[in-house]
Amino acid sequence: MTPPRRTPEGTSPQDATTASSPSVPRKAPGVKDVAALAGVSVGSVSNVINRRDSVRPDVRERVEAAIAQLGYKPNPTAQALRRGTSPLVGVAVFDLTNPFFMEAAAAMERVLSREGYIMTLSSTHASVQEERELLEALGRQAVRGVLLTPADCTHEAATRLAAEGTPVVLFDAANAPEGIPSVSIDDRAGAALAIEHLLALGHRRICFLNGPADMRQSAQRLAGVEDALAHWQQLTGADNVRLTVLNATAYTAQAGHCAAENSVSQALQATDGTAPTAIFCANDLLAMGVMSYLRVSGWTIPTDVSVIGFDDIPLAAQMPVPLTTIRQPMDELGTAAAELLLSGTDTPARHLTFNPVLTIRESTAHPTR
Amino acid sequence: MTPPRRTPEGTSPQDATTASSPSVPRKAPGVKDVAALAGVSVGSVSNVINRRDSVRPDVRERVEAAIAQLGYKPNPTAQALRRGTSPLVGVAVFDLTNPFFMEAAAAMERVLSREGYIMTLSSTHASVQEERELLEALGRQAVRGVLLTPADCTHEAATRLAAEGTPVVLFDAANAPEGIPSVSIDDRAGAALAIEHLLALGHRRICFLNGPADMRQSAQRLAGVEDALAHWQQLTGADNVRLTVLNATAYTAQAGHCAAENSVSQALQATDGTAPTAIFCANDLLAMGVMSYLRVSGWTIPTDVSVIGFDDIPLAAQMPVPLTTIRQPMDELGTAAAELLLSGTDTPARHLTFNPVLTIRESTAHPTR
DNA sequence: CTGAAAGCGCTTACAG
DNA sequence: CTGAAAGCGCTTACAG
Repeated sequence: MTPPRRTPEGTSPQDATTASSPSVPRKAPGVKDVAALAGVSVGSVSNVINRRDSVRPDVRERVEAAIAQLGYKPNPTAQALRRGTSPLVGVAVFDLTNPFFMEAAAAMERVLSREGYIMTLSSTHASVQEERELLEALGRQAVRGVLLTPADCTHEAATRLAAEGTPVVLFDAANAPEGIPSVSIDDRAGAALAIEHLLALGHRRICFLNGPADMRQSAQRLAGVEDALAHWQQLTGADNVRLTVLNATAYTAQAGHCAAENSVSQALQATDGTAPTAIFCANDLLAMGVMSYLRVSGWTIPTDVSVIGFDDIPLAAQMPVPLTTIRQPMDELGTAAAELLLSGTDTPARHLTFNPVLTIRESTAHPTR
Repeated sequence: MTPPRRTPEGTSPQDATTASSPSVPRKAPGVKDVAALAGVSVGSVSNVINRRDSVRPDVRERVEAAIAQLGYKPNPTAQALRRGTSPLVGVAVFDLTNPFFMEAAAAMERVLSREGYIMTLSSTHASVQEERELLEALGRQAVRGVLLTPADCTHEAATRLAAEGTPVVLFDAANAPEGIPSVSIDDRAGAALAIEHLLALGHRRICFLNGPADMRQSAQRLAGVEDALAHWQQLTGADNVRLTVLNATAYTAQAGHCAAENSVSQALQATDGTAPTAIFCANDLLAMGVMSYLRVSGWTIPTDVSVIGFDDIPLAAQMPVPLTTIRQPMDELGTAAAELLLSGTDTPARHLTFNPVLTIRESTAHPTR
């Protein structure tokens, strides 16, 4: 053997000086260094790291001492290459800026980092194109798993990724394919809850400000709204509820503000007796934007008009008019998703559904008109 | 050569059947497959990928055709191991749940993904311990770089990481060490701006609800408050301004609400003529919590008391009482930080400082008491 | 310009 | 139980 430890090409100027010139970043110790120090082979070092029990106690002790002395940490990249899987878990949400996702992401990170994984958080901007690209990139990274809020209803890319062996769990996706585990709340039931609350308060002219029509969440919440209405009519035998459905362009406060300005306010000002007395917004952010516009336009909440949201983001309770809303347990959702992912693929795919709960605060009241 | 392509251990049941049983996940093609198809060596394949110009045009074409036909994508893990750097960029913030950080993170992701990097977003919970652990983990991942909101004022772990060769840029850190590039706004000037605004409106009894006293942001904003006061006294020659400084336990709406309940409201109710007529909150979230409590307690904003925040998160404009605040250009901050990171370490470390700007909305007015 | 070979740092059957 | 060796998929001097 010649001086073999360096790559032939990697001889930087500093390397020419004494092995450990103090200002030069010391090369991190590797298995070989540990093996040398402990007087064993690299295989044994690896064994104490990966299969502790299959190694004689005294060897283990020597190796562990060497590891401690050198401050040795395995190189995760090399482990990933060899094992075919890395300590990364990819999390892909629609929008990094939406508190709903971030609450869930924070919960996910809690369980992932507790188990030694690193969370890779990215946004798909609810685009199926970006989702596909991201999923492919994550697949190539050999991530330990992927937690995805799917934009693509066909679940094509996700299914492929799963078929290639990467555990995937769908988050906030109701119609998950059989083979892929999922965690979500019952959006439909949640929306029904909101309408029932409004109905119970006495509202008969209701505006539903939904999100973009092509999103699954929107479709389901609309279905829930219609469920509640149908049920009500069946119960009362009367066809006395008027529903106005509007769509915002995104699930953001800004979009809510715009929608309020452009369409909600017109509905509210109808003089033919159809003006809504309550607005159900498909998420809290939308509700905030709406309330903001309403206030500027001189409406008082809930006196002039009731507003109810969806999600119960932390800010909902902190609004000047604390928002009545449908609570999604974001924390539990995130935790469950992460745990499901790590719990392994051995069991058949499970689909967890959480129940939304009506949280009454001050933005809803009996109608005065 | 014997049948050499498989790892000796990796012979799963399916592999025993015909090479490409349809239900089995096809092994992704590698350089060797491309080389074989193109009739060249793997070295040449690698060359067309990494040093396009050093390869004869006709060879390049054949290789590119093979790559396209096979849908070949380089394995980033192997590249990372060999090159010593991965396509990952680590971003570490205090709190995934704070819109300020997430706005910036969204901007960072925009530039990073445009350049082909993957963002790894994690939270340090503003703990120096967690920060150190995270930085070490990222270092071991051989990430392309790290964008950090530092909790540790000594910048010890960050400095070490940088010394080991990982590019680091500090984000929202004013007192960055010489050697590490940083991006931040002038917190001190921003806080002064807020106080000047209040003073100009005629307020003479001001409450400053700061964040946790041990955070750098808090210290600087307090300094800015004092600057403005000193300057005012110098200008007017009068010592007629009364400042009350309070600390919230965190930079959250919740903490703001608690602070309002526990201390701010007491100050407000002082009957000895010291009751503040305006409150400067060290961030918008705090301001939201405060406003929420104030409203419940019967105060009207801005008539009874003015409130001004800091950050200008998107929701600030969407509050029922749109919040006057000091705007940080989160987008630009994030973009600049990411670009600084990728622009390379060749230039001397740069420290970019952005100017905060006073954004007047409706939560501040002349005092009425 | 191209091919063959070494090596990144690890893990894992396999033979002793 | 341990050591030596092969190999994960790529990149890069180096010799032709």
